[in-house]
Amino acid sequence: MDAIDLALVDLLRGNARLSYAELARQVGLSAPAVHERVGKLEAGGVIRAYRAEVEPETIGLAVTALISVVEDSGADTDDVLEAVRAMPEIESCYFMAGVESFLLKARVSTIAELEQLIVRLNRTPGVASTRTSIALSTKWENRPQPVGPSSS
Amino acid sequence: MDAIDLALVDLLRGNARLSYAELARQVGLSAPAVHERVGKLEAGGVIRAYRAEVEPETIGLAVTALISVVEDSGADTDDVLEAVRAMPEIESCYFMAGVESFLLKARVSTIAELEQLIVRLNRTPGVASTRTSIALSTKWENRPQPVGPSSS
DNA sequence: AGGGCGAGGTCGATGGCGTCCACGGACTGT
DNA sequence: ACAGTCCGTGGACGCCATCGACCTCGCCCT
Repeated sequence: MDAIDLALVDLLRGNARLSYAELARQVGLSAPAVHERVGKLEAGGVIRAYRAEVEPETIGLAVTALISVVEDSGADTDDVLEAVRAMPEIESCYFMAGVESFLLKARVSTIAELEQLIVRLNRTPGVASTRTSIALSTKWENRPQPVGPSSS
Repeated sequence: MDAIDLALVDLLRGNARLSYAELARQVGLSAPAVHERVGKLEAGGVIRAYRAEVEPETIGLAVTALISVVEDSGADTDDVLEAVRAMPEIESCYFMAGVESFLLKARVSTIAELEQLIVRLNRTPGVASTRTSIALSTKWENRPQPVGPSSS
């Protein structure tokens, strides 16, 4: 994990579809060298996936909500996690410090679907209560912060 | 935006580095046809970007925090947004319903940096108060939910 | 009803890219 | 000093991206 690896990661966080040849030009190596480095970054768990970032409204996911979950005392956290993981609407799940064990980010089509989701969550064994906040708009999301030695 | 476009979006949300040839095979069109469709999806703002998803710890971003921001009464929301946008540590920014106008997701290297970030936020004109919760772990993030007509 | 038109597809060609392989130089430990 | 290892380069070859020409279908206008 040297400076070149960091540069590659930065480039790919900015545009995951850059060709190996282009990456090679940017970091000053040959294409096969870059290919091998990126392969190792993937295998080593540094690069987890490549994803297209989509405007959610355009695919019918107009409602974004953030839901805090308080667990029952004595609930099995893993079981709750498992149940939450089975709900595809939950795009992100953070295990938090504080009374509210989880914070979930959910995306659904309509408020009615959000209501159903909340009901399902509250029915989940181990869940004591939930608190939902609706996002009126997403200003930005997953903006990659540069990580290299300033720029290069 | 028909069923094939949705399928392409789904495929690219799952793996942004699929070749046009592979996409073409999956949706049953020719490569040039897919190329044109994806180009239109990008131009039309459906596909916003392609990003490599990186394990944050491996690039030195070990601390994840969620910060709620309450605005001053009479603050200019756009100015506050502008100031927040200038802080690269803020990866996501949602404009929320409720007293806390914004919810920010921040990633920093150390707790000390988080402290500095919070101080900077509280000093920002228009910001009345902030409330920070630290994520102990990220269970998952930005999991794409399938959007097609069930599966296909 | 018939003809023109536009959107969106296939096919074929070509240049660049991905990817495999053999080779070479620097650094390490003995 | 020497051998082994790591990491790179360069060349080769097949696949892919991408352009242009053409085709087909549905729609609209007359």
